[in-house]
Amino acid sequence: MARSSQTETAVLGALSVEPMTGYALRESIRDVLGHFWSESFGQIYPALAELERQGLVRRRGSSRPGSSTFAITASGRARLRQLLAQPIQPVPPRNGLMLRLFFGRHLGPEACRSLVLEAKADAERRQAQYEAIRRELEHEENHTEDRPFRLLTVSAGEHTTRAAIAWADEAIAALKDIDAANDAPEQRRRR
Amino acid sequence: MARSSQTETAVLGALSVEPMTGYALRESIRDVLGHFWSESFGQIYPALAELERQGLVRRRGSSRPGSSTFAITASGRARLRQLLAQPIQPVPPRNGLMLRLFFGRHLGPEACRSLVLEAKADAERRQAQYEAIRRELEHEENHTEDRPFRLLTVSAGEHTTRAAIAWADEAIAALKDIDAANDAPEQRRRR
DNA sequence: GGGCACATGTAAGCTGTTACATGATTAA
DNA sequence: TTAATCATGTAACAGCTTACATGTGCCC
Repeated sequence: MARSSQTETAVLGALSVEPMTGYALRESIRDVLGHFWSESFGQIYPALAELERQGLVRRRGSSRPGSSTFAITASGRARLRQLLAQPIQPVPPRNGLMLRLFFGRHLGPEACRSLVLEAKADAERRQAQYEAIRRELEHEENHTEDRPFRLLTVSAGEHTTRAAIAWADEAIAALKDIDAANDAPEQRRRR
Repeated sequence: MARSSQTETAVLGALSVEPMTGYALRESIRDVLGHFWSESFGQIYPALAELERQGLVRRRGSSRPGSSTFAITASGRARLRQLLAQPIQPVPPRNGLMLRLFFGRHLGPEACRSLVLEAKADAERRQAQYEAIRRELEHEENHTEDRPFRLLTVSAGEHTTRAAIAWADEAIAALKDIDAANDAPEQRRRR
């Protein structure tokens, strides 16, 4: 039951929107869920096969490549609801940027600054993407039932990136102070 | 070189502050780095053994349990600097909350609301922890060289949790609207 | 007819977690 | 003397990534 079928959840969820091929599925997971979820493609086809075996999805059309799509079945929808209702599995944090900053003394303020600037640029890029998704969602006619829920996730992304940008600015200022504190004695000596 | 020695980074980093036993090391990683980094304990001892073999850490005292501590060596420090300078390995996102909200239509606004409330409570708990760490850091006399860098990571945590709380409030309001939109037609019919 | 995007899979291998095994020391 | 905590490991396994293998259909 708790068989970590997180891949199943993502696959069933994507198919709950519309039937598609395995190939389209992996693109959908990459492009649509990509901001907060990822599946390695080596998992998708096996998961799909297992779901088919359990009758949770059905292959439409011949099994010849290029002509078959996978559709979720009624029991698949039931299973999806069941999976979504299960407790969230916490992901152990692994924030490489924070690890480097925490031991930043060994790295030096300059290198830390670069890392923070990179992170800021990253956040700004994502911010632009969220805005684009929001615009798209707000003008789209399809999936109006899903829209408000999707907007929740976009909004979460926007809040997160805004916070990242604000933090980055603060961090850059702080790193300048560290630099100044290090330089000050030397400069005094030099003059 | 790129051998995913992220565990080594964390271990060397922790030992760069002060020598300690493997047991203390794992507690330190859990309690101090825990907010943004995690290591499974099954990795720490093998990593420690490998680092010892490479001369990057040295075992002080007898090898009898309870009396030996591990200390970082000069070449260990050099290795740490090298590891910290390596490019950050991006973690594939796996945000269970967002996955559930994205497909929230199948879950219903009520269940989504619970999830968001849980997330908010979580963020508030972490917020309190960050405040405590900040106070501790600002009053501590030790590790003054590390302090400004550690404060950067605390600040990142604070920004992130503040954003999470703000988003949660917004999301709860949005979910109320969804509920209202669903109820309205029924209520009209009933009256 | 050559290249590209579509399409479906498999297998090796690495990473990381969990559970287990063992024993010393200390506090109640 | 029993339980808890400190301390050090190992081994099995689950999960995931990567690279590979294979083939189709379409467009230039």
